[in-house]
Amino acid sequence: MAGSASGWEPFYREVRRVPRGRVTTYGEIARLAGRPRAARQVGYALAALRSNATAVPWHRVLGKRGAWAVIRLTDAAAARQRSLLEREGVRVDASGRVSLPEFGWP
DNA sequence: ACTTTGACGACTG
DNA sequence: GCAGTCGCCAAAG
Repeated sequence: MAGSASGWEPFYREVRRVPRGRVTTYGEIARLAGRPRAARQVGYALAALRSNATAVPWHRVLGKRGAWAVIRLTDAAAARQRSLLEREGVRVDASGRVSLPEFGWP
């Protein structure tokens, strides 16, 4: 589905704006990109990044639950995300959740 | 050109 | 707190 993501650039731009040590949500990215209700498209846009080697800090984009959405979190992947975030100074809960009010961006 | 498919969010009951 | 529904938009087949 998401081969060449030329139409997602606005979303990527917003994700790149997220400063180190901060996290944001799909909804925020969508809102900032001018699509308040297109959170789904944000997730899809980020999914396309896996195929393209685009430099976007997707690990800073979390779901509203403060975790990496509802996808099938493999233990290895979850640990990797947690490690990346903690390395940036973001506290991760034991359940793998982040305090959005505390580390959320903006 | 049409249908299906997704890293989701907000709202309702 | 949980389950169901709608909205969103681009790419793949």
